[in-house]
Amino acid sequence: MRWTRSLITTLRDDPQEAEIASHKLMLRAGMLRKVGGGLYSFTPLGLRALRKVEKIVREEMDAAGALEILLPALQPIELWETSGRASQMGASMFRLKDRADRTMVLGPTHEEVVTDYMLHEINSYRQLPVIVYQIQTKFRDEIRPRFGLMRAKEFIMKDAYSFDTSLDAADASYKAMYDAYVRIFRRCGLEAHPVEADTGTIGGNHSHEFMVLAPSGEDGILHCAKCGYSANQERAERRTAGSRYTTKAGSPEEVATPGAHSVDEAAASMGVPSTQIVKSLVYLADGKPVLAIVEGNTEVNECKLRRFLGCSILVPADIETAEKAVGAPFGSIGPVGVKIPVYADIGLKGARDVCVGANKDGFHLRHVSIEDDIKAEWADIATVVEGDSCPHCGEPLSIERGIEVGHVFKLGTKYTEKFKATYLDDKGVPQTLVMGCYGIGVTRTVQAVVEQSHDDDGIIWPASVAPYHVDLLLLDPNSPEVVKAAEELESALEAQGIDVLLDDRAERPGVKFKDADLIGFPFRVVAGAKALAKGCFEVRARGDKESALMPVGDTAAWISARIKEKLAGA
RNA sequence: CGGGGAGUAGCGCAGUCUGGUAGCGCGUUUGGUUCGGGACCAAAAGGUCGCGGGUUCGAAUCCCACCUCCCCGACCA
Repeated sequence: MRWTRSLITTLRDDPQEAEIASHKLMLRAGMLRKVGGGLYSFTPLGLRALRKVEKIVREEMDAAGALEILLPALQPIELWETSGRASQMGASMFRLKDRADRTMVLGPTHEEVVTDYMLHEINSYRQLPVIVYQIQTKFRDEIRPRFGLMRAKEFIMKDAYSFDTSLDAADASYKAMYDAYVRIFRRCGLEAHPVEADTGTIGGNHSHEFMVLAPSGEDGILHCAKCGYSANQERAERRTAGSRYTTKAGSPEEVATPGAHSVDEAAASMGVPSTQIVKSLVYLADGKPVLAIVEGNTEVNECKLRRFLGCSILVPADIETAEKAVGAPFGSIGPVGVKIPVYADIGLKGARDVCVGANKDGFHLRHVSIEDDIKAEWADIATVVEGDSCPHCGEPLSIERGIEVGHVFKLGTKYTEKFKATYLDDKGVPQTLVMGCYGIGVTRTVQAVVEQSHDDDGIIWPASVAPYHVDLLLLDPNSPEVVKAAEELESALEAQGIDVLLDDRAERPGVKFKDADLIGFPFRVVAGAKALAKGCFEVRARGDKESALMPVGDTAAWISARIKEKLAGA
């Protein structure tokens, strides 16, 4: 491909809209163009990288025995009513009406459609297990699209679904997908770490996310250097010795704390550390009020609380609802004597001398014992932070930021029960299918590669996802000898399956060098009259400081060997 | 949805306070000189100043409403 025919336009300045490196670089390198908030066009250059990631995903899915299918993005709402997710996905699902006034949905994911498909397709245990996958556009009406492809309203996802006869059998499918994911991300040149994760609105009982470590990542990941425990902050657990206020100091007594509503205000007003204050928060679990209590210096983790309660929607109660549920003014709510269920974080275990809201404006209670004075159920519901103890080995946990590029779920029978998707076992008895689902954000993966692999000059593509492997830079586009030698090299490389971009622009060398670094070709070959007079090209790998002179006749073989090494070794 | 910021040429920005019909750099086109890390000279194309009202002799600029984009947040009491 010739540069002058390729529609590649690079930008010298960072577009004002972009915040993080990968987003800036993809715009500057001319891979993406913005259409609107969370909506992007792929240019020919950008699409080449996207297609390469897709190709790797396809190869590994096929190798793992999954079958490629294609499901409609436009779906009838009825399927979502069957699963019960029509309300649960709520505002994040695009809805529209067709001409007959039927409500349709632009699929944010495809559990419903694929379960409906399998319900009709699978009759016998002899057909199982089966894994299907597709690479397709998903639509989500994100609260706030962000960072280019990282969180977009329309994006490309690989989604796979497994169907098995039993939970044990489903474990094998899960492992096959998990292992395929490890290979996919490695081949994309990504360092992606599997971590234990929350299942969110997808549901199920067990899941791992594949996280690319990057400071711009939207998720916190707790990691134990000693035993290897890794988990998303949404789900991470901790080991705790319980409260440090274990000595009973008397019976609960009211203390006037005028104007003190927050934990810090209450602590200051009563002259105690914030850890001795108990924070009380009212939530609505599927509409039912509950009270969650944690130590004053920790946060309630809504994902963990939701999972503990087994409810599908958990939201903080608004002021009015909270006051009505507890019968106390907002800002003084506490767990003593309330009529709604109370869930106490395990960090409060053994607490016999703590302070809580008195359910009376301007007052707190001190000398409260959780076990003696409150009817509460113990639960692990606090957000784990850096320095907390590993739940397995007790070592301090570290925290890093991560980009979620993949997520694998054990779903069990959550969807197949709702859809009555059954098969006949070897005794002719109907059984419910056991399901798993597995997603990779393909467009997000492309950007994650850039986020993880760049320098001040531009992108550093791994050979496996580079839009072109080689930038063949014509230093003297007007010299017939130089052009001829370059064209011969291009043909020789292309015959080896190497993607070459011939920079035939009438630009000064500096411009071409800068663009080569910005776009980030793994290799750059300079074809110029001076070197050619010595029978050589100049060859340089992206990131190397110096170029090497290489005899014209050896160049194609050397480069294609290097690239094939990288592709095989990745 | 709440808070903050911003919409002026393809990209980055000035001009807005103090109204007088639009400018700079990069990029693009043409010609010339250059030619190893984003050259120089000359000429040129390109903008209903986000949209709609209003005030005014006159609005990018003042007033009112709206739209869009970016950032922070998600009722942690």
